[in-house]
Amino acid sequence: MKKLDESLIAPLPPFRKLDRAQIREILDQATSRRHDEGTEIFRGGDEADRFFLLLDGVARVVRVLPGGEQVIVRHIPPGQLIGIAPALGRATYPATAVAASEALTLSWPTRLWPGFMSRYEGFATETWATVGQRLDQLHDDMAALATQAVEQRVAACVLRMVNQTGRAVEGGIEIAFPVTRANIAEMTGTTLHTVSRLLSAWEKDGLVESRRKRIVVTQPHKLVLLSGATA
Amino acid sequence: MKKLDESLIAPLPPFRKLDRAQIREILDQATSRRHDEGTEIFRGGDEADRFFLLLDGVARVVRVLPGGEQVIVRHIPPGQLIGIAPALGRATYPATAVAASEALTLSWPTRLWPGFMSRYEGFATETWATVGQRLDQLHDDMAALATQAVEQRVAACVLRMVNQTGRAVEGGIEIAFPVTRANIAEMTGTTLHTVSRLLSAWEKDGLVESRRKRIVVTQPHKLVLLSGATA
DNA sequence: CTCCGAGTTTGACCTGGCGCAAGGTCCGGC
DNA sequence: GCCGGACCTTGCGCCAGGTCAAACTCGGAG
Repeated sequence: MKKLDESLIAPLPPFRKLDRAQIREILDQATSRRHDEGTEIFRGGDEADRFFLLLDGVARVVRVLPGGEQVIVRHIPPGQLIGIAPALGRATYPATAVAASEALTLSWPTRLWPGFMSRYEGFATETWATVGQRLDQLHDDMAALATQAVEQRVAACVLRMVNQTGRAVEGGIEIAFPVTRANIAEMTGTTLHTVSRLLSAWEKDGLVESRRKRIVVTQPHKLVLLSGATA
Repeated sequence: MKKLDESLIAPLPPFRKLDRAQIREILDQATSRRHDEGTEIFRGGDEADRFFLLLDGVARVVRVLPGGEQVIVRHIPPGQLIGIAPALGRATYPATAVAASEALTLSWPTRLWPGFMSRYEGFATETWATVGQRLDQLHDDMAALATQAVEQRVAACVLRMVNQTGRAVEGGIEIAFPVTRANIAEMTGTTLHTVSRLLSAWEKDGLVESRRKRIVVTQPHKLVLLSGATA
């Protein structure tokens, strides 16, 4: 493994307050790994023996229900920790993480976690802030699932992906990783058929453009209206 | 305020590992308060200046959506901490907590939180474990909302309340706090009409008995089957 | 005891969006 | 360049469950 550059992680929230020596120390204990699109980073139910930092790419967190149905719980943008099950007192990963695009991770053995929490200033705080945000978003998602119509949920879902990972592209903003209709269906609790129909309708109205696995939002503002945000 | 009894909180998870002196210290800083059924313990959006321990009763955590719709996020059984927003790095409560039955709380000013985390062994760990469980349950709820039919969701919801707070009563197990059809609807993302129809049907089949605001489950096993748990 | 409002029940109707089915299109591999 | 699989689109029928409307019942206040 070649030497990792400190600048990779120094500016990220969990490590923001650390000095060079500490960063170096952390990096020296890390294992880096590349994940091809679609491969598992870790699998729900497995022993949670490592925790990860997503350096590049997007991770998709998936729950597989007893019935075999899949639900996409969330997407993780680069720079965040994932697989922090040990922090929450559990021995196994509660969900599976899949690389939604080619991804790069650092990871450390779980036994180092307590040390990170206590040794590194700001690490704990930032981590809990992240968990808090996730809780918050989960609540929003639940509320949306419970009360909003399918079209609003899909619109909100697309907008969220754009906000988290969108990049400017000629004619609009593109979601920076491959997304299929089926994926959106698994996020919004609907079927790929319905998602396809909605996207077609939106495309006809000039709100989005989409080729296979790619979505470009051309009229974000109009989508926001559709998503049911209160004026 | 009369002197609080140490035995009230000594056995609870967050304080389990503390000695009498520490318990005493914690109690001396606490404010105790009674909440009538239906009154707010704290309100979402307010400055999170205190955190609470629910000593007795059940708290209902509610999100009010911009549209005015309500969603009941979860119920908190006695013995748990609530309003721990400060721990997650937020300045305001993200949701409202209402006493679902007459309730008794202890509370402390937010500024004491960091001290609790660092001074008291096991407090941090137990807290994170609790947060982990809530995350986990939220994921399950989302998955259920996204994939299960209404009847299964309502069955699962009733069962969960029974498991968390049920008490034996002649002829079955009763949910230990008042629940209306509308409440169940707000938990399961449906309407009070549909919930009413379901409960009527179940009552006809002898699975439950319900009078106004009270539900007694007489055949838990059959309800479990309805809830779609995999055999 | 009576009144009143919150909670519940039930019926009739209507529709969003799911299931099914059949094709179309793009892309990567050989 | 061709083939095959993965992904996307679209039409049609149907029904779970939402909406609207109306009446009933319980239990507490006075």
